[in-house]
Amino acid sequence: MASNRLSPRDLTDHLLAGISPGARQDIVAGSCQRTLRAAQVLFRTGEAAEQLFLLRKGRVQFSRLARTGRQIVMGILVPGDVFGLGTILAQHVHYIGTAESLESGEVLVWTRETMQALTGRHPQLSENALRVALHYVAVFAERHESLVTVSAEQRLCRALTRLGDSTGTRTRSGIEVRIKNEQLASLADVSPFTVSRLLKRWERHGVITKSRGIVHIVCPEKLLLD
Amino acid sequence: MASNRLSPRDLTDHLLAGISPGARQDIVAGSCQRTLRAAQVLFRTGEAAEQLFLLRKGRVQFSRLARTGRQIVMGILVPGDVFGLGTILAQHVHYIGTAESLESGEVLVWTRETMQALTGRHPQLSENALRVALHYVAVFAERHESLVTVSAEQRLCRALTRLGDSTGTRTRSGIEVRIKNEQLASLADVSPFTVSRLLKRWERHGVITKSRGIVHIVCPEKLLLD
DNA sequence: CGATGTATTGATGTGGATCAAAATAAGTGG
DNA sequence: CCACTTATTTTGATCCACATCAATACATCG
Repeated sequence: MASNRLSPRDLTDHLLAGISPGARQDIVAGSCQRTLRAAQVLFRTGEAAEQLFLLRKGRVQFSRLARTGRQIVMGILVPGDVFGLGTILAQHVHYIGTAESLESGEVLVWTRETMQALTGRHPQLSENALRVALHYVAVFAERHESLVTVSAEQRLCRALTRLGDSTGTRTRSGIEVRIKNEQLASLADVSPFTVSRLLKRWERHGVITKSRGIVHIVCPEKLLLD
Repeated sequence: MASNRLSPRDLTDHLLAGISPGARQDIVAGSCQRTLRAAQVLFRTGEAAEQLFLLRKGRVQFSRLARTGRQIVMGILVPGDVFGLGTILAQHVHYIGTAESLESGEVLVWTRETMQALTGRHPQLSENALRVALHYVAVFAERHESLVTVSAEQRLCRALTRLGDSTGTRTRSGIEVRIKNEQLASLADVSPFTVSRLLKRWERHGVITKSRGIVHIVCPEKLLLD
């Protein structure tokens, strides 16, 4: 919660946590590696969950299309993140969002079939998946709380800070976040117009600098005005 | 999604699904039964998750106190529902909400310790917990989508319908839901004033009738105007 | 019957969405 | 390198759904 991480997370933090090297090898052997091009769709909302993904390189946007046609970005996934958790369940479920790569990258993919076998041999996998799922629940709960209690400005601020934490890259003059206004808007549950105006204001105050598709957080501490 | 259920759900739907009678006995034997009075707090947001609950009778409100002091109701739990899932994890986590009984009832309780042992013997438990957790994720995602795409009226409508489904009781003249405006307001993410006004309007249209703490849904089909 | 929690009702205000239009940047291909 | 297209961002004007506030009414109960 406190400070910007910015250190590449250990890829085995999530799905493979607490699993012995041997078992880990067995599990990874059951996956196949896939290379991602930019803007490639891995799966869509409502499709049967047949593949589990572990992101290794690149970024993936997890979103959902509302019946109004409006796209809701639920999160930007980064290396180490796991998605498509429904795949692990014995009964068939459906993806609750659409996953698409924002840039070129790399994923490990497991099919439902393999996962069934693997969770049989390594029950720890289920538990790890549970941890991840509960984490998502917590994230949603907080986002929801933000939405109903704080102002648009504070929400944008939090969204940007979180992004800086997870997908930001350190530069000499702060943190660079590759994100466009529209995604930011959706993540903060704010209109793109408001995003533009607020970023402009922060820029005038010297907290950030902005160019198309990129936000430089110059002064992370000034951003957090909770 | 389609019709009102109103049938008491099998208590073994969730946590104990797909588990053999023998194993089931072993698991239940590890729990202790606890009777609930009304307005009893089972745990609070932020406390260490040390107990897993399975609700057998009564209703439990799962909520969260925003820093603004405002209470956010995340859901009304009904018999069969499981909560405190973090208890199952090996590493310590914290409850993300506060659980308190709305009326007298009954729960089965497992301690962290017992759960560790039980999930070792019955890995199916982890998977079931995962299913429940993913369900919660889906519920949140939908609620969030509602919040950012549809009107207050539609949100209230959905919230009430959902409640009718889960906690409603069938009467000669429709479905009775024991809920007060303020809870309804929080569940639908709407102000209590708006709730009052909308319910009044629906009452004039003959869709519901209302008395203190109770909403009678007279005409469920008229409610759904998606 | 006070007393306390719950619900109603009307009046007022406003945060931020929406709309329309233009400006800017980034391709793309000749 | 320029003309042309397309995506992104900006800016100002307008608007409205809903919250908020204030006051009152209604239930329920000890």
